[in-house]
Parts: sequence; C-alpha cells; structure tokens
Amino acid sequence: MRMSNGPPQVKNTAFCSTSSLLDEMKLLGEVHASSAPKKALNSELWHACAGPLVSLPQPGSLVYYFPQGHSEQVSASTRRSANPEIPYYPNLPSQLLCQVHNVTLHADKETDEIYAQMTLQPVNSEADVFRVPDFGHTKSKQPTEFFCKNLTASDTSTHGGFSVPRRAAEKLFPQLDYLAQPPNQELIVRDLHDNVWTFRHIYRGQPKRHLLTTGWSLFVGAKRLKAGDSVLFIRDDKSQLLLGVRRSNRQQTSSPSSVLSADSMHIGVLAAAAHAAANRSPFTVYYNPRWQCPSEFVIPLAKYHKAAYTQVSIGMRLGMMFETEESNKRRYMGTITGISDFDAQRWQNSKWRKLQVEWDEAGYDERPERVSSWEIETPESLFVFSPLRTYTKVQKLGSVGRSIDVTRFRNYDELKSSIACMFGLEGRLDDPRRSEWKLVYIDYENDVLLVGDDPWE
Amino acid sequence: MRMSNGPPQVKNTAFCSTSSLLDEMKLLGEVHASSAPKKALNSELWHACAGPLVSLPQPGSLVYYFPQGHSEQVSASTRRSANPEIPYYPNLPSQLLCQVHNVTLHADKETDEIYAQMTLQPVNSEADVFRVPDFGHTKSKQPTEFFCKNLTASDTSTHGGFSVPRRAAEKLFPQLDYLAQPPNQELIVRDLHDNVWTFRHIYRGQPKRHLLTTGWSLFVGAKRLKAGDSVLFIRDDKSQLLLGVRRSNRQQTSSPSSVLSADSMHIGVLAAAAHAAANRSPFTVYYNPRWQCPSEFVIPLAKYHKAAYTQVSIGMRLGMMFETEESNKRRYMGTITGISDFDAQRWQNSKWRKLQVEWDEAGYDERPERVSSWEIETPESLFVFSPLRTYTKVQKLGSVGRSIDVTRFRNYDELKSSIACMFGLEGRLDDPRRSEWKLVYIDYENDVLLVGDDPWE
DNA sequence: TTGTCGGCCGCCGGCCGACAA
DNA sequence: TTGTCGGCCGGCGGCCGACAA
Repeated sequence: MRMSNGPPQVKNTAFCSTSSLLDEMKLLGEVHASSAPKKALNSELWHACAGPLVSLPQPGSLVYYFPQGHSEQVSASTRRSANPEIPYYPNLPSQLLCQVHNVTLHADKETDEIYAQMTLQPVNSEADVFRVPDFGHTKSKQPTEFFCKNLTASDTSTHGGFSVPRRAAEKLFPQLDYLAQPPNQELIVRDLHDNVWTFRHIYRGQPKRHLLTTGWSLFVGAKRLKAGDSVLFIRDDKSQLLLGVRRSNRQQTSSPSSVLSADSMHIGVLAAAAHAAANRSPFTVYYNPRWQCPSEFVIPLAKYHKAAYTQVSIGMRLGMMFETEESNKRRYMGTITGISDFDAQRWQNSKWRKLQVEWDEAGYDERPERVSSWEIETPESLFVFSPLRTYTKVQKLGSVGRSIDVTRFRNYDELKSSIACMFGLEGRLDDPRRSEWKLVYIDYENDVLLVGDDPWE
Repeated sequence: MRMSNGPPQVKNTAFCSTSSLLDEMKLLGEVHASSAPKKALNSELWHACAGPLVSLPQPGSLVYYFPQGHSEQVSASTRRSANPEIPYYPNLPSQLLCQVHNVTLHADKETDEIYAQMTLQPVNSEADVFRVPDFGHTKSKQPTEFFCKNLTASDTSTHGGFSVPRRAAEKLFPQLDYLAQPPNQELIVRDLHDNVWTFRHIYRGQPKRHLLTTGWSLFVGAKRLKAGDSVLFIRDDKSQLLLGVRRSNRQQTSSPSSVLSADSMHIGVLAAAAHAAANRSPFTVYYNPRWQCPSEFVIPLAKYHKAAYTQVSIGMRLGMMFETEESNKRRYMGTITGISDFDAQRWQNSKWRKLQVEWDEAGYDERPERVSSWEIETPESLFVFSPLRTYTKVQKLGSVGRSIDVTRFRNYDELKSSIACMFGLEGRLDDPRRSEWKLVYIDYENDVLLVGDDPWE
C-alpha cells in the first residue's frame, strides 16, 4: 500500500472538517430534499432486503476504502467501464484508511432498491482516530423471524392473490382463529418507506392453504412486481409485520443517468477521494449492495486483516459465499489460478481483485474471475479441521461457541497456539484425526473467534 | 476570462484525442447499453418536447462551456447546492472555449424526459479548430405542424377519452370521412422511443367534437400522465404522426441519485472539465433542458458575442423569454439592479449570472434573480425602433427579411452603419419617427440579421 | 369550442375450490 | 404443500350524449 503524507497542518484541517462533519450529521437527521422530516429506515428490514451476505461497517470503526471498487460500482450503474483516458490521481492510494463517521440506510422511492450512504474520513493511522459519539446505531443482523418468497406467475397475475408458504404464515403472521368459517384476518404491514399495506389473510381451499387476497394486487401494482421478484416479511422487535421487495437480477433497470456522463462520474469518484485523502476531510459514498458487481469497496479493518494472516498461492483451494436464487447463502468452491495486479497500468500493487479464480462449477450464472483476498475463505483462514460442506452450520453456532479477541494476535501462529492453550488442545488442533473439536470459525464482523463442536451432528 | 496555457505538446495530444474521438463517434452510432441497435431519436419531436426556447449547438461549431452552469444542473438534479468545501481547480477557467464534436438526443426510457449528450473539445482559439466531417446533422427548428395540449382532469381520468382541440385535429390528423356515421378513423402514432400507439379518433357528440377514445387510456397509464401534464403531436417530413409528453414542473420527480453523492458529482463536473482543458481532450456532458434551472451552460459563440456588443448598466431595462404554462414563449420585462460576481469566492470575474434583475411582475412562479448577459435582450441588442411588445411577431418574419453575416463586424456602430448602408437607410435607422423599416432583429441561432417591416400590421 | 357529468354496458379483476405436480 | 386453472360475479373502465362554461 502506498501511503500519502498528510500536509503539515493535519491537526487543523482535521478540526475544521470535524466541525463541518457535525453540521452534516445534524443535516442527516433532517431531509434529503426539503420536505417533511424523514424517519430512519427500519434497519432489520433493510438488512433483510439486502440479503444474508451484506454487512455494513460500524460508525466509528476503521475501514479501508478502495477507489477501484467504488469505480466498479459506477461502471455497473452506467454500464460503461471506466474510460482509460480519465486522469490519474497520483496522491490517491489504492486503499485509503478511513474512519466511518456515519452510515445511513436508504431506499429508492420508486423501485425500493436499497442503498447505504457512508461518510468516511481518511486517517493516517489508528492513532488519529477521533472518537465520534455513539448515536445508538446498533448492528443489525439478518432477522430470524423472516421469510422470503420468489413470486410465481400466479402470485403476480391479476387473476388471483398470493399463496403464502405454510411455515411462513404460521411463524410470522398472527395466529388465525381456526374455528371461524373460514379462518381469516386483516394483516397490516409496513414497507421500507413506512407505507401501510393491508391484506386479507385467509385460510381456505381444498386442500387448505394460506392466501393473501384483498389488497395484494394493489401492492403488486404499486411496486410493479413481476414473477421472479421476491417479497419478504419480517417481524420487528415490537412484533409489527414489515415487508420488503427484492427484484430479480433480470429486472434490474438502472437506466443510464441523464445527469452526468459516465466519464465524469468516474472522475468524480477518484477526485473526491483524492481531495479527501489530501485534506483528511470527510467524503460521502453510496453503496448499492444488490447490483451486478456486489463487491464491497469499504472493508472493515478486521476483515481486511484476516487476509493478512493468510498466505495465498497459486493452486490453493478456496471457498466463497454467494447468494442463491432463493436468497440463501451458498459456498462455491474454486482454485486460485493466478495472483497479479488487476489493473497494472493505473493501480499498481493494489490488493483489489488480485486473485484469479477458476470456479468448480462453471454456471452460466456469473461468478467473478477475479476476487480480493478478504472475500475468500481458504483452508488456513477457516482453520479447516473438517469437511468444508459443514461450515454453513457452524455459522449458526453463535451462542454455544466461545470467543476471544482476534485483534490481540500479531500472526496466525500466535493465534493458533493461544486457541490451543485456551481449550487445552495443544498439539491436537493440527491433527485432523482428533476430532473432538471439529470446527473453528472466525466471525469477522464481530471481531471474535468462535470455537465449538458441531451441535447439529 | 482567464486563459489557461496549453501544454507544449498541444498538437500531439490534440491528434491523440482526435483519433479516440472518432472511435467514440463510431460507438455513438451503436448502443448505450449492450442491446439491440438504437435508432436516433426523431429530432423534430425531441425539439417539440424541449419547447420553443431550447436550442442546441451545431456539431463543429464553437461554444463557451460554463462549469458553473453545469454544476447548477447537478444541483437541480440532486437538490443539493454545491458544497463550498469541494476542491478548487485553478486551471479551470470560468468559461472554456470548445468545439462541439457531436450532439445526440436522448430521452429517459422511464419518464420520456429529454436530454442531450454533447461531446466538447477545448480549443485555444478559433484557429485550432479541427473540422469534423458533417454527419448530415441538420438544425431542427420547432415544427410548424404541431400542437400541444395541457391535459385536463377529464383527459386523464379513467372515465373517458381525450378531447382533441378542433384546430389540432383539422391541421394534423388525416382528414376524416365526414359522411360516415359517425366519422372515425384509427390513428397510428409513434413516441420518442419509436413505440407505436393506436388511437380511435372519432367525431361525435352534441355539439360535435373530436375525441380520442380506444387506446388513449393505455397511453395515459403507460406514461403515467396526470392532469397538468401536456401531450403534443407533430407530423414529420413523411407526414407520420408523432407524439410526445411534457410533464408539469410539479410532476418532476428526479429522485436523488443512489449512485454518486452530490459532492462527488460536483467534483466530477469540475475535475472532468479541468482535465479536458489541460489536455485539450474531449469530454462529455449531458444537458437537461427542462429542469428547474433551465439556463444553458453551453453557449454558441455567436450568442455569446452578442453580449459583448452590448453595454449593460444598472437601471437598464431588459426583456427575457420564458416558457408559459401553455408552452408558448413569453417575454418578461425587468430592470438591471446590480452587476457583480455571482460567486466571488470561487469564480471571480466569471460572466455567469453577473446581472441582478428585478422583474416587473413578481409572480410566485420563479424567475431567476440573476441572469447572464447573453440570456437577455436589451434595447440596444434588439435595435429597438418600435414598441417591445411587437417583437414576438418579428421573430416569425423569417423569409421576408434579408440577412447579413453578423460576425464580420467588430462593434455595434460598424454593424449599424453597414445595415443602414445596405438598405439605403442612412440616418433613418436612428429616427423613431421614420418607420418604413420598423424592425430589425438578430437571429442569433443562425448568425444572421434580419431586416424587414412588420408583416402583421 | 370543450370540460365535466350521468347513464349504461360489458369486460376483466378478483375470489372461490378443483386438481395435479 | 402449493402452482395453475375454470367458474362466476360484480365493480369499474370506457363509450355515449347532455349540458354549461
């Protein structure tokens, strides 16, 4: 990583930009356009719409910002890759250490497409960190009271209503009075924009099933849902029903902007970051998790450091999580076939998409040919002691595991021997035949390491 | 105006960027996204939708590009004015002499909102001009076979069809067979995207009137038209019917971009222009004529020079054209109350919006407090020999006038005496009582000066 | 000349169980 | 368990002239 030196008056500018930052924070509580005050979007619902793989950095935390990744998002939006003739910004490193100042959740009024706005402030090192007050922003994980259904032709046709999967209705909806003839109730549900939708929920037919009838077609029409799109329901902490929409990839419109040319947008990304880097002043980015190239370009430091613990080499096997069409996680396996600069011309020695991968399953459904080291799991990064296919279960381990602070360790060996000591497993961690402790898993988002045996077996 | 000096190897870079420009031109014939080949939009229809006040520069011509104006368009789109903390580009002058390389017409697939894409190449002076081949692009004026109607509640309700103003039906639609009972026909009409719409045109009712019935509601639904929006019909050179849409100002949605922050967009505008200026390389801008701040930021040289001929001073009367709610031109009168830098901090000595104006009619309907000298008409710039209120008629004079090349003259006096000489009017042009030649009018778009008497009186 | 309304008719939106995947 | 279909009923989409601005 290239480090750019801050100007001599770093302290001063940092102070200036901090006060303007606070102004900005006040503004953020208010409106984007000048209309009625806007409530913050429901975080659980936002994350449910975002899918299981999307996580956002915590306000106050440190991240690396990758201009290349940001530029890729612009390319995906404009459907034009960056013009090679746009100017160079020699003072802009390929990764920029930043403190996250705030993260706000948004959704497009028209399409319900979710995105996040982040304000990042470049810092020289962790020592520079200005502690921002905690605005009560808590990490929101994928809700457990959740279901997501891919809409069928029947669900979206004008001919009928919505067929509710049985488990979903029983887990999420208020209990029906099954003695009534027929059993039915009125559901009151809110979407991301806090619009209220009411649906008639009825249990009828031969055989019996749960259906949403009256009110459903209004919703389909308003959101312009098509077969293949998904709807999801969650119950929030006040056990209010909420619903969201995920459009199929095919449905992604994202018409080219009529505001700014693709070139100017790419230049804007780079110039804004370069200016912020030079002055240590905050800058604002939007992150659209559900677009074609879903690589995050704001990487939490802990997640980034994971990659530093791991040695990768050509021929090494790797796993990587993707979202399935049914909105679940699924790990795809592959082999590292090359390690090189993704863009040797413009971003020499950048860590962005440095690894070339050949995927075991060459589905027409596109997986990237190039990935970054922090996106993948390697045998070492996962401390493999058991077959890879069981890992998804481990990620549900949570409470039965034990945790230690990963950041205390300077390298993999220190970490490993400390784990072994902690659990009385000296010498046994490296031996795949001793399987009392089958699984070890790092939860990078929470900076903790979980150890436990497989509770499912 | 500040002039920035080109680098020593100007010739070289100019050559390089020219060849890339030709590549770009080839690309422009193809698609924006990678789908089926796209036909060029109908220019007459585009201009009809744009309204009577919008004109675009000719490919190959010289213009001044104003970064401030471009930035204002971004502000209008994001509804956020430029952050004062965005970086300075000391090498970017407030106006940039450019050659227009191409102009392509576009319309948003979703909203039919029109916009134009222009590629501009900065040049040092007129001598630098690289003559681009003429792609047969001809200037398209407001079509004469044209009508535009503001939609009423009845027009857009689901209850009925569209009431066609009588003159419009008789001038534009194919003649009905008035012997039929009732007289009716099927109209086949295309929109900007070349979609075909068919309407039943019927002449019925008591008293008789022209109506569009079957097919109309589909169109209203698809375009999401509301009362207050306008539709317009034109007949092209092959006497095909075309129709377009103009949304009411109230209806302008333009939700904030989820791609780039407003700051990054503003920076992108400035950095792209600065880079293009430094390298004399082409850059691309989008111009959205129908947005809130409709000031053009790409000004034809002839129009710009007009302002140089004219002296403005505080207290001077001025006229300026605006579009009325009925999509007609209307001149509003005002008084110059100040002449000063619009943004003395960032754009010192810029000519952009240098004039402060107090308008005679302080309608709630917003007219700008500040304008640029080339946007206005002053008594001198119009060579006033007759009351202002007749000028709109003169602009229809066209063929009965005579023309001379305005650009030959270095100042107003030279121009005036040459006109006088040309028409044998020495000494009489300045005398308001000698009225054989009542009116003199400059058609800035065509670089010609028209002289004639008022054919309407 | 043309905007809005009441009247009226027929199509399709929408609720139902049958049936099969 | 749930996707699709045929049946069937009623509300509203949509065509009409009356009437008035």
